[in-house]
Amino acid sequence: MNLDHIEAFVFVIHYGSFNKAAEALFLSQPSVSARIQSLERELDCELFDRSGKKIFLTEKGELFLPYAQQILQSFRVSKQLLQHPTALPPELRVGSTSLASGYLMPNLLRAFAEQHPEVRVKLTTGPSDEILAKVLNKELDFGFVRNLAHPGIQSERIYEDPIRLYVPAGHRFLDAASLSLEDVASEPLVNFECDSLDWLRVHRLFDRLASPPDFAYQVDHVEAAKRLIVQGAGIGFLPELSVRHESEAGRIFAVPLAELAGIALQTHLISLVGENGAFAKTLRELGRIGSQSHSA
DNA sequence: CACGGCTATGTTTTAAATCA
DNA sequence: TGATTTAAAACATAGCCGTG
Repeated sequence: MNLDHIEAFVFVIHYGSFNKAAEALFLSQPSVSARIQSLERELDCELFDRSGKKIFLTEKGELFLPYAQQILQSFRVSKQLLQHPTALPPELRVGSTSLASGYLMPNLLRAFAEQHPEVRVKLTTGPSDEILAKVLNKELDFGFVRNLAHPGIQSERIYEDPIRLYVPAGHRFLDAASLSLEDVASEPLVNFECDSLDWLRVHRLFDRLASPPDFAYQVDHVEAAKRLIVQGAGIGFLPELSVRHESEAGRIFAVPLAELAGIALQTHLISLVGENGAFAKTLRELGRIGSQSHSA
Protein backbone atom coordinates (compact mmCIF):
# COMPACT_ATOMS: atom_id res chain seq x y z
CA MET A 1 0.00 0.00 0.00
CA ASN A 2 1.22 3.50 -0.77
CA LEU A 3 0.01 7.06 -0.92
CA ASP A 4 -1.11 6.60 -4.52
CA HIS A 5 -3.65 4.06 -3.37
CA ILE A 6 -5.06 6.39 -0.77
CA GLU A 7 -5.07 9.24 -3.23
CA ALA A 8 -7.03 7.13 -5.69
CA PHE A 9 -9.54 6.30 -2.95
CA VAL A 10 -10.06 9.97 -2.12
CA PHE A 11 -10.31 10.92 -5.79
CA VAL A 12 -12.92 8.27 -6.51
CA ILE A 13 -15.08 9.59 -3.68
CA HIS A 14 -14.56 13.18 -4.73
CA TYR A 15 -15.50 12.58 -8.36
CA GLY A 16 -18.06 9.89 -7.64
CA SER A 17 -16.73 7.44 -10.22
CA PHE A 18 -13.68 5.37 -11.07
CA ASN A 19 -13.59 6.82 -14.55
CA LYS A 20 -13.59 10.47 -13.55
CA ALA A 21 -11.00 9.82 -10.85
CA ALA A 22 -8.79 8.10 -13.43
CA GLU A 23 -9.10 11.08 -15.71
CA ALA A 24 -8.18 13.46 -12.93
CA LEU A 25 -5.19 11.35 -11.94
CA PHE A 26 -3.99 10.95 -15.55
CA LEU A 27 -4.38 7.20 -15.24
CA SER A 28 -6.41 4.55 -16.95
CA GLN A 29 -9.53 3.29 -15.25
CA PRO A 30 -8.09 -0.22 -14.67
CA SER A 31 -5.17 1.35 -12.84
CA VAL A 32 -7.54 3.11 -10.50
CA SER A 33 -9.41 -0.14 -9.98
CA ALA A 34 -6.15 -1.87 -9.21
CA ARG A 35 -5.16 0.79 -6.69
CA ILE A 36 -8.49 0.54 -4.92
CA GLN A 37 -8.28 -3.24 -4.88
CA SER A 38 -4.78 -3.08 -3.54
CA LEU A 39 -5.98 -0.81 -0.77
CA GLU A 40 -8.93 -3.05 -0.02
CA ARG A 41 -6.60 -6.03 0.17
CA GLU A 42 -4.37 -4.19 2.58
CA LEU A 43 -7.26 -3.05 4.79
CA ASP A 44 -8.93 -6.41 4.41
CA CYS A 45 -12.37 -4.99 3.72
CA GLU A 46 -14.54 -3.56 0.98
CA LEU A 47 -14.41 0.22 0.77
CA PHE A 48 -16.94 0.67 -2.02
CA ASP A 49 -20.36 -0.74 -2.64
CA ARG A 50 -20.20 -1.54 -6.34
CA SER A 51 -23.57 -3.24 -6.59
CA GLY A 52 -25.28 -0.51 -8.60
CA LYS A 53 -24.54 1.81 -11.45
CA LYS A 54 -23.32 4.40 -9.00
CA ILE A 55 -20.74 3.49 -6.41
CA PHE A 56 -21.19 4.16 -2.71
CA LEU A 57 -18.92 4.00 0.30
CA THR A 58 -19.43 1.07 2.58
CA GLU A 59 -19.67 1.66 6.32
CA LYS A 60 -15.98 0.90 6.66
CA GLY A 61 -15.23 3.15 3.71
CA GLU A 62 -16.98 6.00 5.53
CA LEU A 63 -14.86 5.30 8.57
CA PHE A 64 -11.67 5.26 6.55
CA LEU A 65 -12.33 8.43 4.56
CA PRO A 66 -11.44 11.06 7.20
CA TYR A 67 -8.23 9.19 7.98
CA ALA A 68 -7.36 9.00 4.30
CA GLN A 69 -7.88 12.76 4.00
CA GLN A 70 -5.73 13.26 7.06
CA ILE A 71 -2.93 11.08 5.70
CA LEU A 72 -2.82 12.99 2.42
CA GLN A 73 -3.02 16.35 4.17
CA SER A 74 -0.21 15.36 6.56
CA PHE A 75 1.94 14.30 3.65
CA ARG A 76 1.34 17.54 1.78
CA VAL A 77 2.21 19.59 4.86
CA SER A 78 5.34 17.59 5.65
CA LYS A 79 6.51 17.78 2.05
CA GLN A 80 6.05 21.53 2.14
CA LEU A 81 8.01 21.61 5.39
CA LEU A 82 10.96 19.77 3.87
CA GLN A 83 11.02 21.83 0.72
CA HIS A 84 10.49 25.22 2.32
CA PRO A 85 11.48 24.90 5.97
CA THR A 86 10.99 28.58 6.67
CA ALA A 87 7.67 29.14 4.95
CA LEU A 88 5.03 26.88 6.39
CA PRO A 89 1.94 28.97 6.58
CA PRO A 90 -0.70 27.30 8.70
CA GLU A 91 -3.93 27.22 6.76
CA LEU A 92 -7.37 27.69 8.19
CA ARG A 93 -10.00 26.20 5.95
CA VAL A 94 -13.39 27.75 6.52
CA GLY A 95 -16.65 26.86 4.82
CA SER A 96 -19.78 28.93 4.96
CA THR A 97 -23.18 29.37 3.43
CA SER A 98 -23.57 31.85 0.64
CA LEU A 99 -25.21 34.46 2.90
CA ALA A 100 -22.52 34.19 5.55
CA SER A 101 -19.77 34.26 2.93
CA GLY A 102 -21.14 37.42 1.44
CA TYR A 103 -21.96 39.43 4.51
CA LEU A 104 -20.33 37.95 7.60
CA MET A 105 -17.04 36.46 6.43
CA PRO A 106 -15.28 39.51 4.98
CA ASN A 107 -15.29 41.36 8.30
CA LEU A 108 -14.76 38.28 10.38
CA LEU A 109 -11.87 36.91 8.37
CA ARG A 110 -10.12 40.25 8.27
CA ALA A 111 -10.43 40.56 12.04
CA PHE A 112 -9.16 37.02 12.37
CA ALA A 113 -6.14 37.83 10.19
CA GLU A 114 -5.29 40.71 12.49
CA GLN A 115 -5.13 38.36 15.44
CA HIS A 116 -3.37 35.59 13.52
CA PRO A 117 -1.30 37.25 10.82
CA GLU A 118 0.65 34.04 10.25
CA VAL A 119 -2.40 32.03 9.29
CA ARG A 120 -3.62 31.81 5.73
CA VAL A 121 -7.34 31.54 5.31
CA LYS A 122 -9.21 29.58 2.68
CA LEU A 123 -12.93 30.22 2.33
CA THR A 124 -15.28 27.78 0.61
CA THR A 125 -18.94 28.55 -0.02
CA GLY A 126 -21.72 25.99 -0.32
CA PRO A 127 -24.98 24.71 1.15
CA SER A 128 -24.95 23.81 4.84
CA ASP A 129 -25.09 20.07 4.15
CA GLU A 130 -22.09 20.26 1.86
CA ILE A 131 -20.10 22.27 4.39
CA LEU A 132 -21.01 19.76 7.09
CA ALA A 133 -19.82 16.87 4.92
CA LYS A 134 -16.53 18.61 4.26
CA VAL A 135 -15.97 19.33 7.94
CA LEU A 136 -16.64 15.64 8.67
CA ASN A 137 -14.17 14.65 5.95
CA LYS A 138 -11.56 17.02 7.31
CA GLU A 139 -11.56 18.99 4.10
CA LEU A 140 -12.56 22.01 6.18
CA ASP A 141 -11.63 23.03 9.71
CA PHE A 142 -14.71 25.12 10.41
CA GLY A 143 -18.11 25.76 8.97
CA PHE A 144 -20.54 28.64 9.33
CA VAL A 145 -23.90 27.06 8.61
CA ARG A 146 -27.53 27.02 9.61
CA ASN A 147 -28.45 25.08 12.67
CA LEU A 148 -27.87 21.38 12.33
CA ALA A 149 -26.94 18.52 14.58
CA HIS A 150 -24.60 15.66 13.92
CA PRO A 151 -22.74 13.30 16.24
CA GLY A 152 -19.07 14.10 16.10
CA ILE A 153 -19.72 17.77 15.37
CA GLN A 154 -19.70 20.51 17.91
CA SER A 155 -21.98 23.37 17.04
CA GLU A 156 -22.49 26.74 18.61
CA ARG A 157 -24.74 29.60 17.67
CA ILE A 158 -22.63 32.52 16.54
CA TYR A 159 -25.16 35.16 15.70
CA GLU A 160 -28.71 35.79 14.60
CA ASP A 161 -29.63 37.90 11.64
CA PRO A 162 -33.17 39.21 11.95
CA ILE A 163 -35.35 38.87 8.87
CA ARG A 164 -37.15 42.10 8.11
CA LEU A 165 -39.57 43.39 5.55
CA TYR A 166 -37.90 45.81 3.16
CA VAL A 167 -39.43 48.38 0.84
CA PRO A 168 -37.85 50.82 -1.61
CA ALA A 169 -37.55 54.57 -1.04
CA GLY A 170 -40.84 56.44 -1.29
CA HIS A 171 -42.99 53.37 -0.68
CA ARG A 172 -46.43 53.95 0.84
CA PHE A 173 -45.70 51.57 3.72
CA LEU A 174 -43.18 54.06 5.09
CA ASP A 175 -46.02 56.40 6.10
CA ALA A 176 -48.31 53.70 7.40
CA ALA A 177 -48.94 53.66 11.13
CA SER A 178 -49.03 49.90 11.34
CA LEU A 179 -49.03 47.07 8.84
CA SER A 180 -50.97 43.85 8.69
CA LEU A 181 -50.14 40.71 6.76
CA GLU A 182 -53.06 41.53 4.46
CA ASP A 183 -51.35 44.80 3.57
CA VAL A 184 -48.13 42.95 2.75
CA ALA A 185 -49.93 40.32 0.67
CA SER A 186 -51.54 43.05 -1.42
CA GLU A 187 -48.12 44.21 -2.70
CA PRO A 188 -46.00 42.48 -5.34
CA LEU A 189 -43.46 40.43 -3.44
CA VAL A 190 -39.86 39.64 -4.27
CA ASN A 191 -39.51 36.20 -2.77
CA PHE A 192 -35.98 35.29 -1.80
CA GLU A 193 -35.70 31.49 -1.57
CA CYS A 194 -33.48 30.01 1.05
CA ASP A 195 -33.32 26.45 2.33
CA SER A 196 -33.35 27.51 5.94
CA LEU A 197 -35.99 26.47 8.45
CA ASP A 198 -36.12 30.02 9.75
CA TRP A 199 -37.04 31.13 6.28
CA LEU A 200 -39.89 28.66 6.19
CA ARG A 201 -41.41 30.46 9.16
CA VAL A 202 -41.71 33.63 7.10
CA HIS A 203 -43.69 31.80 4.44
CA ARG A 204 -45.90 30.15 7.01
CA LEU A 205 -47.09 33.60 8.01
CA PHE A 206 -49.14 33.81 4.84
CA ASP A 207 -50.72 30.37 5.20
CA ARG A 208 -53.68 31.60 7.14
CA LEU A 209 -54.54 34.43 4.78
CA ALA A 210 -57.63 34.06 2.64
CA SER A 211 -55.95 35.28 -0.55
CA PRO A 212 -52.39 34.16 -1.24
CA PRO A 213 -49.76 36.84 -1.70
CA ASP A 214 -48.52 37.82 -5.15
CA PHE A 215 -45.01 36.41 -5.51
CA ALA A 216 -44.05 38.48 -8.51
CA TYR A 217 -40.45 37.31 -8.37
CA GLN A 218 -38.94 34.12 -7.02
CA VAL A 219 -35.24 34.64 -6.61
CA ASP A 220 -32.54 32.40 -5.14
CA HIS A 221 -29.85 35.06 -5.04
CA VAL A 222 -30.02 37.61 -2.26
CA GLU A 223 -28.26 40.35 -4.24
CA ALA A 224 -30.76 39.95 -7.06
CA ALA A 225 -33.67 40.11 -4.62
CA LYS A 226 -32.20 43.16 -2.98
CA ARG A 227 -31.77 45.04 -6.24
CA LEU A 228 -35.26 44.19 -7.40
CA ILE A 229 -36.59 45.76 -4.24
CA VAL A 230 -34.33 48.80 -4.50
CA GLN A 231 -35.52 49.30 -8.09
CA GLY A 232 -39.13 49.25 -6.96
CA ALA A 233 -40.13 45.91 -8.45
CA GLY A 234 -41.72 44.91 -5.18
CA ILE A 235 -41.18 44.49 -1.47
CA GLY A 236 -39.62 41.51 0.23
CA PHE A 237 -38.15 39.79 3.23
CA LEU A 238 -34.40 39.86 3.59
CA PRO A 239 -31.83 39.18 6.30
CA GLU A 240 -30.74 42.46 7.86
CA LEU A 241 -27.03 41.95 7.32
CA SER A 242 -27.43 41.64 3.56
CA VAL A 243 -28.92 45.12 3.13
CA ARG A 244 -26.75 47.02 5.57
CA HIS A 245 -25.14 49.26 2.96
CA GLU A 246 -28.32 49.99 1.04
CA SER A 247 -30.09 50.69 4.29
CA GLU A 248 -27.48 53.16 5.42
CA ALA A 249 -27.51 54.81 2.01
CA GLY A 250 -31.27 55.28 2.16
CA ARG A 251 -32.05 53.13 -0.84
CA ILE A 252 -34.03 50.52 1.05
CA PHE A 253 -36.02 50.68 4.28
CA ALA A 254 -37.13 48.20 6.88
CA VAL A 255 -40.74 48.52 7.91
CA PRO A 256 -41.92 47.04 11.19
CA LEU A 257 -44.13 43.99 11.02
CA ALA A 258 -45.17 42.50 14.33
CA GLU A 259 -45.40 38.95 12.96
CA LEU A 260 -41.69 38.92 12.15
CA ALA A 261 -40.67 39.29 15.79
CA GLY A 262 -38.21 36.60 16.77
CA ILE A 263 -37.65 35.34 13.23
CA ALA A 264 -33.98 35.38 12.41
CA LEU A 265 -31.48 33.44 10.36
CA GLN A 266 -29.20 31.59 12.71
CA THR A 267 -25.60 31.01 11.92
CA HIS A 268 -23.74 28.31 13.78
CA LEU A 269 -20.05 27.62 13.98
CA ILE A 270 -19.36 23.91 13.55
CA SER A 271 -16.18 21.89 13.84
CA LEU A 272 -15.16 18.33 14.56
CA VAL A 273 -15.39 17.47 18.23
CA GLY A 274 -12.14 18.13 20.02
CA GLU A 275 -10.29 19.85 17.17
CA ASN A 276 -8.86 23.30 16.56
CA GLY A 277 -9.71 24.56 20.02
CA ALA A 278 -7.61 27.72 19.86
CA PHE A 279 -8.93 28.93 16.53
CA ALA A 280 -12.47 28.08 17.51
CA LYS A 281 -12.28 30.43 20.45
CA THR A 282 -11.12 33.33 18.30
CA LEU A 283 -13.70 32.69 15.60
CA ARG A 284 -16.45 32.45 18.19
CA GLU A 285 -15.54 35.77 19.75
CA LEU A 286 -15.13 37.44 16.39
CA GLY A 287 -18.49 36.13 15.26
CA ARG A 288 -20.15 37.73 18.24
CA ILE A 289 -18.34 41.02 17.87
CA GLY A 290 -18.97 41.03 14.13
CA SER A 291 -22.70 40.67 14.50
CA GLN A 292 -22.82 43.46 17.08
CA SER A 293 -20.89 45.93 14.97
CA HIS A 294 -23.17 45.22 12.04
CA SER A 295 -26.31 46.14 13.85
CA ALA A 296 -24.71 49.25 15.30
C1' DC B 1 30.18 -2.88 -15.24
C1' DA B 2 26.81 -5.51 -18.11
C1' DC B 3 23.30 -8.84 -18.17
C1' DG B 4 19.12 -11.15 -17.09
C1' DG B 5 15.45 -12.33 -13.83
C1' DC B 6 11.99 -10.78 -10.60
C1' DT B 7 8.56 -7.61 -9.17
C1' DA B 8 5.53 -3.74 -9.27
C1' DT B 9 2.94 -0.89 -11.95
C1' DG B 10 1.44 0.88 -16.04
C1' DT B 11 -1.34 0.57 -20.76
C1' DT B 12 -4.49 -1.34 -24.20
C1' DT B 13 -7.82 -4.51 -25.41
C1' DT B 14 -11.54 -7.35 -24.56
C1' DA B 15 -15.33 -9.46 -22.17
C1' DA B 16 -19.01 -9.52 -19.00
C1' DA B 17 -22.38 -7.52 -15.77
C1' DT B 18 -25.61 -4.03 -14.36
C1' DC B 19 -28.95 -0.37 -14.60
C1' DA B 20 -31.92 3.40 -16.49
C1' DT C 1 -29.81 -0.43 -25.96
C1' DG C 2 -26.26 2.59 -24.31
C1' DA C 3 -23.51 4.08 -20.53
C1' DT C 4 -20.72 2.63 -16.89
C1' DT C 5 -17.94 -0.40 -14.20
C1' DT C 6 -15.24 -4.56 -13.05
C1' DA C 7 -12.00 -7.87 -14.35
C1' DA C 8 -8.68 -10.40 -16.91
C1' DA C 9 -5.19 -11.15 -20.55
C1' DA C 10 -1.17 -9.62 -22.95
C1' DC C 11 2.43 -6.62 -23.20
C1' DA C 12 5.70 -2.49 -21.90
C1' DT C 13 8.63 -0.17 -18.64
C1' DA C 14 11.45 0.76 -14.66
C1' DG C 15 13.96 -0.38 -10.50
C1' DC C 16 16.39 -3.73 -7.73
C1' DC C 17 19.64 -7.28 -7.22
C1' DG C 18 22.64 -11.21 -7.79
C1' DT C 19 25.92 -13.08 -10.93
C1' DG C 20 29.72 -13.42 -14.19
